Amino acid sequence: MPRIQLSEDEMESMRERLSTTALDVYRREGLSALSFRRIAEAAGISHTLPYRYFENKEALLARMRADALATFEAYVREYESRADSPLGKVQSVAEGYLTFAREHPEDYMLIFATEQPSPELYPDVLAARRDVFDHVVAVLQRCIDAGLLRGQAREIAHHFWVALHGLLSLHTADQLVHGMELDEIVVPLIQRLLGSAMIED
Amino acid sequence: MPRIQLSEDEMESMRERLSTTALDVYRREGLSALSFRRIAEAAGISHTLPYRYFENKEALLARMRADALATFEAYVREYESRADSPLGKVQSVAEGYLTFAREHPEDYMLIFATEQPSPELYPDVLAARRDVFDHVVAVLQRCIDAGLLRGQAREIAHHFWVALHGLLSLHTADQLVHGMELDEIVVPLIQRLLGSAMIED
DNA sequence: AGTTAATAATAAACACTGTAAATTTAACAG
DNA sequence: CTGTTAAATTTACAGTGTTTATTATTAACT
Repeated sequence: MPRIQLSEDEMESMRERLSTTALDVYRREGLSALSFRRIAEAAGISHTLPYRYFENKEALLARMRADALATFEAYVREYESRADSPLGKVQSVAEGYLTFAREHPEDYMLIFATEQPSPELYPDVLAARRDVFDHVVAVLQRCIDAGLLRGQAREIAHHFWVALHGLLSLHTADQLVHGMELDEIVVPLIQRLLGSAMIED
Repeated sequence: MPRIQLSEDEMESMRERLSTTALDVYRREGLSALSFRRIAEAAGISHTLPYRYFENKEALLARMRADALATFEAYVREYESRADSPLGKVQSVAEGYLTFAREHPEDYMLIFATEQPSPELYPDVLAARRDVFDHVVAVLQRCIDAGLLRGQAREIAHHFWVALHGLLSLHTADQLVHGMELDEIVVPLIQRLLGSAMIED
């Protein structure tokens, strides 16, 4: 006789809806406006209903990060497929990373902002990041196998990773020294990193 | 007949006291505990008294950042003076940066965390950061003048800056992929960056 | 149909936060 | 001692995350 329980699909679609409206609020009104109550208001529901779909605010943020990561992964995959040569793929993946940060700064911030909410509590986010990283390692390994690069793929990947992360996080937060533009730095930076591992012929 | 007004020194010493107890609370209880009221409690004063010394919470945070930057500058200066050769100074400054982040992770986070509170509102913090940066440029320029490095000092400095920032911010936030240790990455990274600009003899 | 029970959704309430205003306390000059 | 002025505290308010009532809705059973 009971009222029927929400299906997992219905639960999921509401979570999806809350996550996207939350990203919308973030984009439109900034991080300080990203409160549970404001999100609920923007979604047209009472301010406590989100608790039926997320355990707490952190869980919603984790979901937003997961969604952002899916976009990120799509960019990396798409840009990698645009190049044919192993070395071209490396450059293209870096470009994809760059473009993602440019076109989705809020998503980028959600994924990479160095904040507090203990990352070890959200293993899926870390795992997804590791997947992308491992993918980059594989691309580099192919370059090494083809005799185009020297060194260890994983080490090179780490250096690319931290350098691009440093550049893009500073740029996205508008904290580059002397108001440098992204393009003035990123091209020679990739050149330097790649060049230092390149085998001249 | 009036009660005497607080001198600028007394104002300043109270600001100093609030800033250091705030850092203390941050260190001991984490960023989430860093509320105006908690700081006031830890300092043994009423929860609204801080408003007499700081316009608002952001102003206190700005002061904390300024204090942290002073420590940072001291590290850079100290480590630079430890080496004699131009190239040694470059390596030593990088080491100072690293050590500062290691020994004062909270200070490091205050300075470099990519957060929202509009950085353009705190020009002194940005200016201090630029000062350190310009200093690094000068050290690199001396290497170039001595025929030890090639390229543009400012470009090399930017690459060092973003790479070390990326590495240290990820490490400090415990977000390095595959749980890598700092030392496994930083030495070859500096080697790569320096090597790519080095003039072989 | 109407009743009933399970469950979705809302409303009320609590402990926090930052901040502004009223109020009290303390220190000096007359 | 007293009056004035500034320091400090108390009170108050709007906003937050979250928990606990409460209401509203839906579907099966009679």
